[in-house]
Parts: sequence; C-alpha cells; structure tokens
Amino acid sequence: MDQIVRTPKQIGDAIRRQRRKHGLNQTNVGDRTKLRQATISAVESGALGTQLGTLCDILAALDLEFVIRPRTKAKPAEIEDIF
Amino acid sequence: MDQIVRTPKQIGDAIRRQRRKHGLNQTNVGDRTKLRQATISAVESGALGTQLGTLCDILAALDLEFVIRPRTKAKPAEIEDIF
DNA sequence: TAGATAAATACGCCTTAGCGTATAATCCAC
DNA sequence: GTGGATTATACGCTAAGGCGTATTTATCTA
Repeated sequence: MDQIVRTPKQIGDAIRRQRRKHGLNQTNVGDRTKLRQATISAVESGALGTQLGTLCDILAALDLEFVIRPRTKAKPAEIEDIF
Repeated sequence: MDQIVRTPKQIGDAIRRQRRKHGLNQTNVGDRTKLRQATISAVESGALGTQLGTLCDILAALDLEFVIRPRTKAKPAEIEDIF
C-alpha cells in the first residue's frame, strides 16, 4: 500500500494510481487544487521540473502524505517499476 | 525516525536534519548533486518552487527516499513543526 | 463503431528556478 | 572577541513551469 518513490516518474505514477483509486480524473484534481488539468497531466507523467508546491497541493487533494526516511534495501516489486 | 512531511517547509527541515546527521554541509551536498550551495539553502528553507528533479537528487545524495501513502492521523509531534 | 469522457499537446505570456560568481550575514570553537 | 567555516543573499542570464484557452488524441462504453 505504501509506495516507495525515488524519482519524479515514480511519484507521478503513484499519484495517478491513487487518483484513480479515488475515482477522480485529472480535471477533478485540477479543480480541487486550482491547477490546470494539463498541469496534473504533466506531474503524473513525471516532469522533472514539477514544483514542490504543486506536488504538495496534489498530495493534499488526494489525502496523501510523504514520509521521508533512509533508503531501504527494498525488493524491486516494492518500488515503482523503472518502466 | 521516519518523518511525515506535507509541505515544502517540512521537507526542507527534514532534509536539513538528515544532512547534518550525515555530517555534511550544504557545499558537500552541492558537490554530490551538481547543485549550488545556494540551491541547497533554498530547498532547506522550504522554497515552494523547488523542482522535483532537484529534490530527488538531494534525497539520493543523502541516501533518503520518499514513501507516499494515505494521510494518517498522526500526533503533531510526529509531523514537522508548522514552523 | 459511434459518441462521450478523459488525457495529452499547443501557443503566447509572465514569473521564477537554478546557474556562475560574489559577497554579506551567521555560527562556532578557541 | 576573533578568525574560520557555514549559510543566506545578490545580480544578470537562460530555460522552463504554470497560466488561460483550445484542440488533438486516446480510452472507454453503450
């Protein structure tokens, strides 16, 4: 359930998954966050330049949070696919 | 040990704490990440516009990782100070 | 397979991150 | 308190984010 994310792409994928789990589309999230649908799309696709404020807004809208911790030796399956 | 972080400021504080725990200064992290000391300073101070790529680079340099999960009802103490 | 819903792109605009380079402001130990 | 180390700011520059508005390109479903 908890998802280890180490790259923008992994973060985007995790967000997309959670968004769908919530039954929302990108426009819905955009409304909740005052961000454009296009921006949500960019974040989910793993744009490196996504701004931290933007990301935090999206997480809040999806009722998600980050935990920051020392890297673990996680099995590949626990981490987002590299592809 | 694990730190719940929900805002750029909390993320910056957590990074600063971990950096010090590693016995590094901002310049050291800058060297490891090809970022400027000034950039590390900005991230640690919670700049909203910090880019995701930048953040991930710093986390990697400090051997940290994110976990993304549903928000918990954590006691205030488990979460970074609001300020 | 048509129609509708959702996601990805486009264009021009304004703002700002991060860069190099430097310097000012703090912190700390001696 | 002073000198060295660390961190915060400054300035001009280039590149890119996110905005509004719209359209194209999937995706899904009846």
